[in-house]
Formats: sequence, structure tokens, C-alpha cells
Amino acid sequence: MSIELQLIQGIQKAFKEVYTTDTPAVPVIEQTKKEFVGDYTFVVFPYLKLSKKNPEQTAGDIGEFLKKELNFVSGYNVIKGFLNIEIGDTFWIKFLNENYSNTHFGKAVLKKQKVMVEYSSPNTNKPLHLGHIRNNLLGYSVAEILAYSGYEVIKANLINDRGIHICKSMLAWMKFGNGETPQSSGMKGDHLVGKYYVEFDKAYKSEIEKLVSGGMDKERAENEASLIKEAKELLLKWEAGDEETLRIWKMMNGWVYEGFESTYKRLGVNFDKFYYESNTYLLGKKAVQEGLQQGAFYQKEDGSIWIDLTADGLDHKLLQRSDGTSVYITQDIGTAQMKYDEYKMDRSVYVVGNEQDYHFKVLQLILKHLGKSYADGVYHLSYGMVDLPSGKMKSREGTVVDADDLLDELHATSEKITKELGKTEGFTQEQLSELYEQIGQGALKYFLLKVDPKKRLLFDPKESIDFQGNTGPFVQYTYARISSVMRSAPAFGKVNETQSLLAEEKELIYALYRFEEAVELAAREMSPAIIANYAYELVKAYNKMYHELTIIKEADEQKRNLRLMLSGMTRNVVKTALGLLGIAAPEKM
RNA sequence: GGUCUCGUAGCUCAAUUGGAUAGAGCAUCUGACUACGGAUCAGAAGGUUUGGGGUUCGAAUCCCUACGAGACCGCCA
Repeated sequence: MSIELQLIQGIQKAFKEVYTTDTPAVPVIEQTKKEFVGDYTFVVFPYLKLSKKNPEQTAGDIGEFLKKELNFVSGYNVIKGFLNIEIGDTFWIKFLNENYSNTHFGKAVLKKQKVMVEYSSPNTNKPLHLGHIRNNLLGYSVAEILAYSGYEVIKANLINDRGIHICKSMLAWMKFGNGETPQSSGMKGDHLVGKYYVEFDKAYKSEIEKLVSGGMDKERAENEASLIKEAKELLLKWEAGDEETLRIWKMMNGWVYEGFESTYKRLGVNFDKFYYESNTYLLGKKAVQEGLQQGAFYQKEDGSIWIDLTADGLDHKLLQRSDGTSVYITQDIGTAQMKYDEYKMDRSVYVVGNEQDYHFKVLQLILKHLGKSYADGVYHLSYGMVDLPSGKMKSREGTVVDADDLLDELHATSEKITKELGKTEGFTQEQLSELYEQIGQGALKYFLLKVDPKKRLLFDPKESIDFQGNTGPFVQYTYARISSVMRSAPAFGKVNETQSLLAEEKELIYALYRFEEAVELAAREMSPAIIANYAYELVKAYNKMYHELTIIKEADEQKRNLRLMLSGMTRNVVKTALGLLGIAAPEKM
């Protein structure tokens, strides 16, 4: 049982025995702030009505009770209404003796719950940019965290492989492409298709401009332009199964998949299951028909199908166009059904940007209106956009930070810094290249994941990502440093539990102890940021101890063993934490 | 127009979900290698938590209000 839980139960017992009353809610225990003596703090203010005594007396009563009741409580102090509880060194050393060699420390027991995490979910009309990287890293990391905290996790990727946007790229390629392919142009497939998406937009805009200068109003011009009409026709042909259209569609999507695959591989993200909208949208259409028959939806005279969500505080929402083609949300209804049919998961997490908050509210409501049992398990993990100093990234306008370019840049930066520091003797060329990639990606991944997912994130391409301070490379460096210590360490084992700890040792053990609750909290909040910030606290505590105390050269065997155990355990936990973030832990750097 | 986010040191972020004197990193300044890795450590400086009001033992956190930033409300995805 965790120390917090024992303290909570002890406090409940204290109220029962000292004040003969129950606590109305579960008492809250928090970590004691650094400037005060103690490890855990209980705030008594909310309980004064129960104790009928002043804050100091109440805290004193409970402190005294806990000290007698729990053998690991070595003392306490009271400041105003704050009871600071001190945990004895014996407890901490025992904890270290028991866990120092456990490479799975912090891994929770199986919860017997299945959760699907859908992330990445790219459109096949443009290459990945920094915003997609945030999505990919978040999704991967959240999935890893959930798995470590005991859930059975399925990583899913829903490819948006159909729709009007794809038709735009296809049309532009058919009109202006002259048969260009990734092979003939030497371009990565996703970049090539993205190029035609931009070309479409350019040509479309200039056509609108012409129509407007010819006296047409803008809105009408947007609908009347021949290019958009052709694109819409192409979509209809696609839905009708036109052979030539499908052939080009398959070919161009194939180019994109190859491009994506290499980026996924490079980033180290993976998936258990791929879904394709082209396979699910018909199911969605079917669900729409069923909803229509059930009376959950209604049809207008022009044939379009809608749901009335005004009773839920929202608006009317279109589910199928008057021409019979499906819209974005239609396929989401189908995909949700397909996912559930296959996996029967307890929860279904969608890692999607907060610009789609409304969309997911609507989706969940639609599923409820359709009477789907799995509607309540739908959870939109809504994350903030990555903004540039100039504002939002826009693929069509070319103001994006391209994923592949950025990874190359960080690789180069990491190479430069590593060479300056000159600590890589004995590395082969291949190992060096791998190391630069690991460090560059460590910097990027940590940079993106240390921020609360819900918050928007600012990226300034002019300011390079740091490699010092609260960064990925700093955590990686500490890992490499400990690895170096362990390589030259003598054999060691458990120590006497009655010795006393120095402040630096104690702080480090306390940090290690908190890993379990960091994992639990990160899983509950679905926030890798909690793991990143934890890892930073941990390595800071280690570096401090490393600097203040000798380890291998310590003459006292008990002390030396203690510090070696601390080093070994820190190394394990750092590696695990980095792993949960998708960051590599190099042995040397 | 309606709905929803957000506003913390010059910059990028924390703050155990209502607790103590709001903490880190970067940048700036100062100090520490004949130590097991200096991508490190120690220190200085930097704040009316956007302004104003309220709720209570206690507010960056909850409520109201003003200002500022952003997103969504498409027969786009």
C-alpha cells in the first residue's frame, strides 16, 4: 500500500478515535513544500468544525496520533494549520533496497480495460508538418503511458484518404502534372501530392479573381469556378466507382503512404490498426439511413439529411449532402461503429486538435441519439495548435514548418553540438549518425511534450530548440552520465536500513518514489507533460547529488552502495520515463 | 452576431486541481573542473499572476465584469 494511502487511512482513524467522528470526504495529502521540514502535508483548516479546536491543536492531535500509529512516521511539525509529516530514513532505504534493480518500477497491474487511442489520422493531400508531429508524439506517448499504467491499448490511425480535398490534388495533377511521379521528380511522395494541392489552390484563386473582376460577386464565383466544379464532379465519379478515377486515386495515395511511412518510422511511432475512410464512409451512410428511419434524423426537401441538436444547446447539423455524398462527420459515425464492432473497447480516445471541439461534441451526441452503447466511452483528447509567431500554420499558403525539414535541421544541430563537445571517441560513423538523430529528436520531442497538451504551443523557427536546461538532451545526458558511472562501478548490493540519509540522497529517493504517482496522474490526465516534468525533477535531483557527493570513490562501503543503488535506480526510471515519451536513452553522448 | 478556450518574470513553461513566501529553464550578471562526463552544479537579478469587483480561514485556480489573443459555429476536412 502506498504511503499516501496509509497516511489517509491513518488520518481517518485519528478523527474517529480522537474526535469520535468520521471525515466527510477523503482527506487530501500533498507533498511538503521544499522550504519546510517534512515529506507530506495535511491541511487541517477544512476540518476544524469536526475537531472543534483551533488549527494548531488539531494538527498537533493528528500528528501525535500518526506518529504513534504508523511506524514509518518519524516526526511532525505544525505551522498554522499545516501538519508536516516526516517519514523516517529507514522507510526510504527499505524502499530503495526493494526497488533499485527493478527495471519495470512504476508499471501498474493490469486494469482489465481496453482503450483505443486514435492519433495521427492524416489527410492524404499534404505532407506532415509540425502540428502533425505534436499530434503523433502526443498520441504515441499517451498510448504508452496508458499501457504502462495497466490498460490494454490499441493504437489506431484513421487515414483520411477520400473527399473533396483529395480530388483537388488529383485534378491539379491531371491538369498540370504531365505524368510527374516521385521517381521522375525525386520528391518524397507526400510532398509531391502536397505540391499539387497547393497548385490547385493557386489556380482556383486566380480563377475566382478573374470572375470577380468580371463583375461576379465573390461567393458565387467560389461556387461557379470551373475548377471547383470539376473537383466536385471528380468526387461524384469517385463515389460512383469510376475506374480511371480510382486508378489515379490509388496511385497518388500510394505515393503519400510511402512518404508517411518513412516519417513515422523516423519518428518511432507505430500503429496496431489502420482505418481508411474510404472503407468506413459507406458504413456511416448506412448509419445515417438507420437514424433517419428511427426518427433520430430528418430529411429536407432537397434530399439532404440533418440532425436537430438544438435541444442539446447546439445547432442543426448536416449529415449527408443533397447530392447524396457524405460529409466529414458521416464517416466518423461509420468508423466509430467499425472500431467498436472489432474491439469492444471500454474507451475510445481521439487525439485531435481543439479546433474540432465542436465536431466531437456533435459526434458524441449523434452516437447517443442513435442509441449507441459506446457513445459514453468516446473521449476527445483535445490539444492546442502549434502556432508560429506569425500565427497559424496553413498548408495552402505555404506557412508551415515541414516535419522532414525540421527533423533534418535538428539532426544537424545535434551533430554540431556533439562535435564541439567532443565526447564521442570510438563511435563508428553509423553510431554517430544514430546518436545525432536520437539527440535531435530528444530535443524536439521533449520540447513538444513538456507543455500541457491542452495549451497552444508557440514555435519560433528563428530560435532553435534548446539543448540545455529543461530539455530532452539534458535528461538524456544525465542518463549517459549515470551509465558511465555504472560502467566503472564495483559490485554492490543492499545496505543497512538503519543508517541515516544526507539531504541530497533523501531528495533523490523521494523523487524516485514519486514516479508511480506521476505515471498514474499522467494516465488519468492523458498528459505526457507530467512525465516530462517529472523526469526533469528527477534528473535535477540526481545531478545535484552527483555534484555534492562522491559515489564510486566514497570510502564508506554502506554509503557507496547506497549511492550506487540510487544511481542504478535513477538510470532505470529515467530510461522508462524517456521511453514513455518516445525518446531514446543513449549510453554515451 | 452566438458558443468555447486562453491571458503567470523580457522569452518558453510549472504550480500536486482551493493551500504556506507563485517555481523552473532560456537570455543577463557572478562563482565552481589535478573529482565518477561542465549538454553539469551553486548564486544574483527578474512578479500588483492583464485591469477591476466578489465568494472564504485561504484565490493564479471558482463567480461577475472590462480589455486583449485565438478557435469554432460551412452541402470544407
